[in-house]
Amino acid sequence: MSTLENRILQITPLPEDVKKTFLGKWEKWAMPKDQFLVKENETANYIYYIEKGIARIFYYKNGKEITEWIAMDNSFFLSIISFFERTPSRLQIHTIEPSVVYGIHYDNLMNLCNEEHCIERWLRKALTGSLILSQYRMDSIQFESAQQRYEKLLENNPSIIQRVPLSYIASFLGITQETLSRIRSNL
Amino acid sequence: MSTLENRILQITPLPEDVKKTFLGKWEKWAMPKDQFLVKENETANYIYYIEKGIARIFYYKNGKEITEWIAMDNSFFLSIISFFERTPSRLQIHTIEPSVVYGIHYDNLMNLCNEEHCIERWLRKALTGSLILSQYRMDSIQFESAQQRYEKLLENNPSIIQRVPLSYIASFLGITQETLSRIRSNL
DNA sequence: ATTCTTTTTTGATTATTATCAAATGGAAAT
DNA sequence: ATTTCCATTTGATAATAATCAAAAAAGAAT
Repeated sequence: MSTLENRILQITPLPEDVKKTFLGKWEKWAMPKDQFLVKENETANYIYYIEKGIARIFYYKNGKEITEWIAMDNSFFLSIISFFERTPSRLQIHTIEPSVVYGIHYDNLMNLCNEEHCIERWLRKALTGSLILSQYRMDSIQFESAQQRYEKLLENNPSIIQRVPLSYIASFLGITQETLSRIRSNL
Repeated sequence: MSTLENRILQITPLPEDVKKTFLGKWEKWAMPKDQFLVKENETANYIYYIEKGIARIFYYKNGKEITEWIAMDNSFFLSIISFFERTPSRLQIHTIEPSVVYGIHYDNLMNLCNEEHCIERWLRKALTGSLILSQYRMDSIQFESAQQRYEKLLENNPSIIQRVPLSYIASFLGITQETLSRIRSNL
């Protein structure tokens, strides 16, 4: 069983035939480093799954680049607002390592959602999970110090420091790279 | 057409018969001020809709009360994690004005989701909307100053200062009440 | 190996907000 | 009207992290 299939079924089980149809809609790409999956002002057409490698989601805020998310290790990611609202994406997504990425197109997903109740349910459950994650992250940003957030990140994802530049990690944590550097030297 | 019906159909249209069944599952309560809808450590069983009045969602973090959300003006609210994961709620919800509140029970909603594809779709779309809101709020907390956040709140919801105590608003904005008081005097 | 470029660290200063403490103001109760 | 209670404001100080500038370290290219 592929890791994608595994992760999909973790969200909710699907009957054999629907599972096959659903899996068949996921396209697979091997991508070099620094390739863009979503560019600014283009409508995001895919929900992605990263099997190997790292993708970074970022955007510009007052002329500065903000890393919104770092996707690695068999996880889903997308430009949420653009994908669901069908509007030009403020977020950009690019690989920062050679990566193996799967994606399902908006039209295919929506068609399946209409045809198969259980795919609609799958998407509903996936969104519920995202929303819960989002709640936890909000709490963390609002009430934990930069140091606490860094320590938690290391706990949950130790390999990230070896594989992702400091500046991206700092931005993802919502601090400057200077502050992150100081946190590291104090530890 | 009731305001609840209106808000429900704004999320996605529903066929007449399903709409009737769905609306029939929403219970209606007239509540005095300071009544609890969700208590700490109890599993949250309802998604709520507030037609009139104000409900406040809060929790304890390091012994301090944090206001997570203030619901007013025909909006939905719930203790997301507890409701969907069926776990004891860290969040508490209480009215801070006499209020008219509707609620749909978890079991009823899930049964309808299973029976009616379009209710599953409705919930999926509602969750998508929440997730998008959550993204905007995260950005605001992370990158806007306390003053900017307060000004935005006033713009979007001018009546909130008259109706909600300063301490709740401050906490909702992620600042202390002293800071909010100073922001107000500087304006 | 040496140069060039990028990333990370260190230093000094400033801005923002929290914390602790006390004073003021306003509403309700007697 | 006076007391009591709670909410809000003001003041002084401390903590956290940002900003600006420069140095050091690490990688890549020749």
